[in-house]
Amino acid sequence: MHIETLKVFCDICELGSFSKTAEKNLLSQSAVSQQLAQLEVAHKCQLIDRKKRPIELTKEGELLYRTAKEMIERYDQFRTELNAMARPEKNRVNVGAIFSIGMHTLPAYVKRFMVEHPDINVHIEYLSAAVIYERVLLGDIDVGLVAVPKRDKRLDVYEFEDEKLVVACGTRHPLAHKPQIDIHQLQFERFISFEKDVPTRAWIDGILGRYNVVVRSVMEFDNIETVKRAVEINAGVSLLPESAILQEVAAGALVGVPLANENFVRPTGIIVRKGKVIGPAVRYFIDLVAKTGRD
Amino acid sequence: MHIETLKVFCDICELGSFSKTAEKNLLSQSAVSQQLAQLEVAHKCQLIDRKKRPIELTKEGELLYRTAKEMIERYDQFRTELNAMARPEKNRVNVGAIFSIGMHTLPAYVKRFMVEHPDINVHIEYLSAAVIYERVLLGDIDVGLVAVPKRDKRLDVYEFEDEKLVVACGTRHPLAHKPQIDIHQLQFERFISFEKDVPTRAWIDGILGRYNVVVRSVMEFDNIETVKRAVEINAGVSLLPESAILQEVAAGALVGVPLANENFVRPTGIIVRKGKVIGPAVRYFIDLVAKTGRD
DNA sequence: TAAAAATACTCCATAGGTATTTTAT
DNA sequence: ATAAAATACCTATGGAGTATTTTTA
Repeated sequence: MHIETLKVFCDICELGSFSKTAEKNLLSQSAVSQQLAQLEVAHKCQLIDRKKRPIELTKEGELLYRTAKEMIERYDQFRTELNAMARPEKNRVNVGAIFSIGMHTLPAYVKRFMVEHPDINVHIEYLSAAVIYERVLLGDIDVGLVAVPKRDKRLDVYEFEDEKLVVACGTRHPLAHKPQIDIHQLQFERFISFEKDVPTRAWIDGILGRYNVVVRSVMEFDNIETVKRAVEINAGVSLLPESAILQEVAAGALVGVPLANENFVRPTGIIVRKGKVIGPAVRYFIDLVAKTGRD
Repeated sequence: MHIETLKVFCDICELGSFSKTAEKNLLSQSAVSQQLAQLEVAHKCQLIDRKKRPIELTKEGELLYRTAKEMIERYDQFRTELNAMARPEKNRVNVGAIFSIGMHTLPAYVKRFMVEHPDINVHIEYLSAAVIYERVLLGDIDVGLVAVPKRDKRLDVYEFEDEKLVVACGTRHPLAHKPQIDIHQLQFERFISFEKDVPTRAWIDGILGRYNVVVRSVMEFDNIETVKRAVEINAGVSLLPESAILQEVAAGALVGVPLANENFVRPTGIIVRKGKVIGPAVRYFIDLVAKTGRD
C-alpha cells in the first residue's frame, strides 16, 4: 500500500470528489478511482458508498479516514523534523514560485543575487500556490513567492513587488485601442478568469466587486499562460499583471491597457516558515528580495 | 512510498540485518537493500551507517524508525478494528496452520467437520508460526494451529493433539533397524534440526537437554518437508512427529523408530484471539477440534 | 577470508494515462 | 441531460528476483 494512496483517500473524503482529488494530486480521475479500488480490495470492504452523491463514507471508510489522517500527519511531522535537522546548506537557496512571478518578476532579482553571490546556487521551482504553502511549511523549500499572500501564524510573510494590473485583450478587441480604460467599461465583458482556488482570482473578484462591475466569466484556467493564450485568440479580456504580459505585448500578440480609476495592483509576497533555521544563503536572498521590513 | 517499506525498515532496525529482514518478510536480500536505498533517496539522507557492523542508525534513521514504528502500529490497530467490525461470516472459518499440522493431523478433523457442517466453508492457509500469531492477533485468521503454543495474554490457547515423536532416519541408517531406540543412542549423531526461530526446535532441544544428549546439528531448515528430504538422503537423523512421516514411511523412503525412554510428544495448540467476536461456524470448528476444555 | 550488503541485469506486475461507458441526480 | 465515477485497454516504470561484485570485520 502506498502512503500516497492514503493521502488521496483523505482528499477524496475532504473534497467529496474524485475529480477534484485528482487535480489536487496531479493525477487523472481514473487513477484516483483505481487507487480507491485498490484500498477497497486490500481491506476487503467498501469504503465509499457510490449510490449517493455527494459520495458518502461507509463506517469502514470513516475508520480508515481517521487512521490515514493520523498516519499522514505523523509522516508530515517526520518530514518537517527531518528538514529541520538537515543543517541548512551554506550555498543553496531553494525557492518555490508561482509561474507568473518566477517567470517575469523574479529573474531580475536572481540576476542581481547571482552577481552579488556567485558562489550560491539558486534553485527555483515553479509550483502552484497551494503546493508552495505546503512545502514551505514542510521546510522543503526555503522561500516561497506567491501572489496575494495569506497570513498564517506558522509563516513569516514579507512584501514583494506589487504588480500593476492592466486590462489584457487581444489586438483586435474593441478595447485594445483605448489609451486607458475605466473599469466600468468591463461591465458584461467576456472575461477570462483564474480558477476559484487561485488566490489571484479572489483578489480580482474583490476589485471588480468594489466597483460593482459584473463580468461574464467565459473560461477559467489555473495558470496565467493559458489565460494569455485565451486572451490572444480573443475569447475575452482579463486583468493581468503588466509584467506578466510584456513579451506578448512586445510581440504584438496582445495588448495591455492601463486602468484609469486607480493604480490597481496585485500584491505578491515572500513566505518563510517561522522559526526555520536558515543558512546565510537564504538570509542574503530574503534580504535582497524583500521590499521593506517585515510585515 | 510503500507502507511495507516502512515495515521493512523497522525490521532492519530491530534485527540489525538485511538478510534476516529479507527472510522475515519473504523477500530477497536484494529487495531489502533496494527498499532501504529507496527510503534514503526519497528522504535525501543516509538512514543507516554501513561503515559499521552491526549496522548503526544515523540520527535521521532513528527519527524515521520512531515515525515508521508509530505509523505501522496505527495501521495495525486499524486493521484489527476493521477485522473486528466485519461481522463474522456465518459460513466460513479461516484457519492458519503450520505445514506439518495442516498437512497431516488436520485433514481428518476437517473431513469430519465438513460432514457435520456441509454448508460451512473451511479455508486453510499454511503459514509459519510467527505469521500465524501475527494474523490471529490481527483478527485476519479465526483459528491458528501451531506446535508448542506459547502463552500470550491476548490469546486463548486450547490443546490440540499431542503428536508422538519418533526418530526419523534414512532406510540405510544403522538405527533404522532397531525396534526402538534409547534416546542416549542419539548422542553425537548427525542431526537435522529446525531453525532456531521454529518453536519445535526449542522443544526438541529441551528434550535432548533433559537427557543430556548432545547431537551434531548438521543442517537446519525452517520447515518439516525439507527436514524429511535431508533425512531421506541420510544426511542425519531427526526427531519428528510420527504423523508427519506416515507417507514417507509407507513409501519406504524413511523409517520412524519409537523411543524407549518415555512417550515423547510435541504438543500442538489452537490459538484464538481473546474476546474476538466469533461466528457460529468458528464456534463449531473450535468445539470439534479442541481436545478438552480450555487451557 | 567469510559473511553481509551493494550492484548489474532482467523480467514482469502494476500503476497510471486516454478514451469510453456506466451511473446518479 | 449532465456531471461524475467506473471500466477497458495500453504502455511505461519500478519493484523484485538471480547472479555477481564489493565491503567490512
